Parts: sequence; structure tokens; C-alpha cells
Amino acid sequence: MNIGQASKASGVSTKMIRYYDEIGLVRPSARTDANYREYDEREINELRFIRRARSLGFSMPEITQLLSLWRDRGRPSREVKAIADRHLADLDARIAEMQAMADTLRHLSHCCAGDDRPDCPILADLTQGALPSEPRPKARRAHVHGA
Amino acid sequence: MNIGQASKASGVSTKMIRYYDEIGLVRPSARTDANYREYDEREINELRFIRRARSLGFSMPEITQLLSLWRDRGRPSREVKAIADRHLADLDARIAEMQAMADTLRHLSHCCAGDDRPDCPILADLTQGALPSEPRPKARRAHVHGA
DNA sequence: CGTTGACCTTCCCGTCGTGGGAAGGTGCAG
DNA sequence: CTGCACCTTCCCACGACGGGAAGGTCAACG
Repeated sequence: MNIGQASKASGVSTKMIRYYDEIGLVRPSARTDANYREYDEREINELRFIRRARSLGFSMPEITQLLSLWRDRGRPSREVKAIADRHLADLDARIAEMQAMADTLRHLSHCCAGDDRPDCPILADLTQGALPSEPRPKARRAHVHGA
Repeated sequence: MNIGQASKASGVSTKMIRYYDEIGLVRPSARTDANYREYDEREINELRFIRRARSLGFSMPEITQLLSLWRDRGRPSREVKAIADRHLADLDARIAEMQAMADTLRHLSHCCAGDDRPDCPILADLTQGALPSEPRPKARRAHVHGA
């Protein structure tokens, strides 16, 4: 199977397949005389594995580890779980962070009239005590947030 | 105020301040004879504005728009709100996506024994019907120990 | 057998926001 | 005057991917 067929069979773009080759993640089992990459079924499965792992948000370093565990039929599931749990904690943290942003924004948007007038609590929040031209002392602290 | 003082006053790194200058977002009001950037209070406030906007997840193009609305004292709050709402929808979509990943992972992790045995529903999910080396018919019992 | 068009190869550039660091000029205090 | 902290510009890197150029290869069709 050449790279185009491997791409169709795995759902991974040829660009990415070459990239995975380059970084040593999935090397083609052979090259033809014309230097074309040759992939066998096992490698197609590895590409599919990577595709699925990426769809779950794993980073390339994590996938590298997962793939080597996948190849090792004697791996302890403990190690797989550890990677998954670490990634899960990371995901949860990022979700919480974005949720905080979204909550703040929802509140600000809710408070904004959204009409022709220039007064806008959204800009007021962004300003956070600093004004573009004139001083406004009215600091309505409705929402506190982190960095 | 030179760039170092502006950085301390705004909480934005000197690298970023130079970057904002480069992309035309916040230009120093003046340069000294020695070509040092000079920032005044207004620009410090703009830098703080950007910092706060970034902390809410706005992209640079969005911030460019927000900043120009902020500078325009006659802007309609409608426009600000539109930008915020668009970003909010984007945030919500990304949160939902990550939440789906996290939910899937949580389920898989929950089903994984996490011990010395190689059987792992996490890898099984990633495999999704593809096997690393030998054809495994279907569901496999937990007591199987490869030899 | 030659042309054609689809495919393959490598190599370089851009993304986006940020940090690192080199090479060289400037400001100020001792 | 020296030394050090600061400033300047310029280039490189990241992660994961896409676009595209320049050139080689393959297969089908006339």
C-alpha cells in the first residue's frame, strides 16, 4: 500500500503520515525502488490508532507512549491508565478554565444592552479601572476571576 | 515610560509589548533619541486591556476589534456584544468538544483495571477493531494471559 | 511507444501567541 | 572609564497541521 491508499484506509492525511514517519512515530515497513513509502495492515492500524487518540485530545508525546504500550503485548494496563488519567486531569483543568471564561463572558454579555449607546459593561470589565479618556468611578464588582 | 516599566505596570511581557507594536495593535506614543519605546498612561491601559481580554480567551483579531471599539467613545455597545457573543459561542463549542473527550476518557479509564495485566479497554477503544500483531477473534476474557 | 494526468518524493513557508537568545547600542552609577 | 542593566533588532522554536513548488514515477490510453 502506498501513502495515498494508506491515507484513505486510515483516514489520516498524507501530510500527517509523512510527518509521523519523520518524527519516527510510524515508519513505513518498506520503500519501493522508486522510494515510495509502503505500508502494511499493521501500520494502517497504527495510523488509525493515532487518529483515534488525537480525536480524544492526546498530544503527540502521549500518543508516542500509548503506541509503544499498544505494541507491547505484555504491557501493564496500569501504565495505559496512568497516561489516560493524566490527560483526563489536564482536559478537566482546561475545561474548567474555559468554563470560567465563558461564565464571565455570559454574565457580561447579559449585562450589556447591545444597542446604539456606547456604555458597555464588557468594555468596562476589560478596562478594569483604566479608562480610555474619561474617569468612571462606578466599579460594579459583579464577577471575580483568576488570571 | 520605557518598555520595561510599561511591562511591570501592565503585566504584559516586554516580548509581547514589542509584538503588539509590530502588529500595529499598540504603538508606543514616541521613541527616544536612542530609539527606546516610550509608553504613556493611555497605552499602559491598552496593554492591560489586552491582557484582560486574552485572559478571557479572545483571539488577537477579536482583540483588535475590541480595542478599536474601546478607543471609539461613540461605539454602539451592540458591536461589542456581538464580538463577545460570537466568542462565547466559540468557547461553548470548544468546551462541549473537550467535555465529550473527557467523558469518553473517564468511561474508558473507569473500565480499565489499571493493574499488571495487559488487557486494557482504553487501548481496545483506540484500536477500534484493529489489532497490533495477531488476529484476536472477539471479546476476550480477563483471565487470558498471553504466552 | 509516447503522452497525459494522477500520484509520489523532498523541501520550504505559514499558522498563533509566546519565549529564548544572540549581537550590538544606551543609560546610569560608581 | 568601566560595568551592568537595560534597550534595540533579528532569528529560531514550539504543536500539529496545511499549502504549494519542483521534480521523479506509474499506469492507462491512443
